[in-house]
Amino acid sequence: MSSASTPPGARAAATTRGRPPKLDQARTVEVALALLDEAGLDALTMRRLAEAMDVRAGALYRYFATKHELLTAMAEALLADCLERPLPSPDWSERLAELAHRMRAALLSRRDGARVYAGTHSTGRHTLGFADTLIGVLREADFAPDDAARAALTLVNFTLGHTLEEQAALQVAGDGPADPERLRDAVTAAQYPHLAVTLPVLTSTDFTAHFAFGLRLLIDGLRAAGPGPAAPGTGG
Amino acid sequence: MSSASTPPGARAAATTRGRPPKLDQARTVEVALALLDEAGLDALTMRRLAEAMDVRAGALYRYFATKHELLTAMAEALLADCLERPLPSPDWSERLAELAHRMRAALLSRRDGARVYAGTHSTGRHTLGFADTLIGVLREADFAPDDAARAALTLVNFTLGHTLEEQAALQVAGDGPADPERLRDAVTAAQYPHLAVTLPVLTSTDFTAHFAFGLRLLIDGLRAAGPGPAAPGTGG
DNA sequence: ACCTGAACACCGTTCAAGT
DNA sequence: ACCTGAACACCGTTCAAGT
Repeated sequence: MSSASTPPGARAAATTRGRPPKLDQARTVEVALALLDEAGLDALTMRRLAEAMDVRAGALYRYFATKHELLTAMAEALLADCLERPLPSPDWSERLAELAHRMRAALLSRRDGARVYAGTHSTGRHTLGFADTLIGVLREADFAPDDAARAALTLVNFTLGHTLEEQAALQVAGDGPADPERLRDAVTAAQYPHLAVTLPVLTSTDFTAHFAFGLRLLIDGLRAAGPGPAAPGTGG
Repeated sequence: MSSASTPPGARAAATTRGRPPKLDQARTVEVALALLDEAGLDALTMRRLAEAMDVRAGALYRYFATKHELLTAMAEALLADCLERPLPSPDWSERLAELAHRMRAALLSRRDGARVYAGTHSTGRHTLGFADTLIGVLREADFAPDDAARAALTLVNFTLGHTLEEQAALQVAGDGPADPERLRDAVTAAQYPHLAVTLPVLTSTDFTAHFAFGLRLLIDGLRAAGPGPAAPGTGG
């Protein structure tokens, strides 16, 4: 049940004396994720979270030493469902794609999920289990350990970068002109011939297609490299 | 000289009467980037920046409507040098790799540069010029417009995701145990066979090699797809 | 036109004191 | 053991008033 690193006040009372605590780590993370969904990361403050849990802000610090530690536990919780179902296909490239899609879905499942994840470095079981599975798929496909690890990092970094942009584009819309509109204006104002031609794709909101394209590129590149001994350096 | 969108107070005084302003957009961005390098993004506050410019915080709001607008101008400035030198090779894959390396170098050039860039969406000339050039390289290699645009997005998102992680790993080191150490402990404590085997690569600080690997994957994937009409959907 | 002074409505975090 | 109350040292942003 425990999240990221060893929780400071998580050891249960030796004897269950006194009234039960109003707070605990798991419930705090749950409420924090709900508040994240409602209000967004910028509005997720320790005070607002405390209010949502009917407690004063200071009380949260018995369970999380810093706000960053809470965010790390939230990031860890985001990946909770990634390995629930078994991977459907025996083909390594389909397994890889499936894992990447699940990670994207996990980050998308909450507002600003990608930003939360990008800002933290959990070493919890969901995060490490996901990475282990990813590398395992590649190793079982006979990729050399170094290549498997680097390919996994690439996949995760691409997924993170993509989802960060996807979620950033998804919202806004409240105040100023939305992103695509500003891009359209800027492109027509100055001379960007290639942006002008590709504007429909660049402003498309079919992020699933964008993601699938990039993912295919990576997997095709991996297929081209092919399983076997470690790839040579950048030399030749 | 102007950055991102139309600057509010940027129109020069009709007649140069009165003492010259202590502030202007360009110099503010310069000082902000210097402060970023010294103190990091979390310590880059409007008050601290104002202090560095010998002015009260409120004065900054004549040049930037919000802190986010200042950060956008900073992100735009980060990419300033990406297109200064001409691309050395006529080969499209080498041109692409060169551009990606330049973007990474630009983000790395300042502390938390990737975080600044990830948090904003500039439509300034450096950002758009870079994207236009990227897509141009692919179009000139006879990739279909849609593929060229999507490949460019993939390249940028991977570079952003990678550099975000690289810069996050680079620092810390001040307070708690560094990232690699926590990872090592977590991996040995629980059962992550594939992480255990690849720990040396995963904790390696040769981020240039990691980046080159991912970049090669993308470019090889692009070569496999090959120039020509737009690639088919995810169908088969 | 450009900046100051001062305020408004917040933050994350700490810690004695209560129960 | 767990939480409150109250404070500390800050934030971004606004705006009348000065020059």
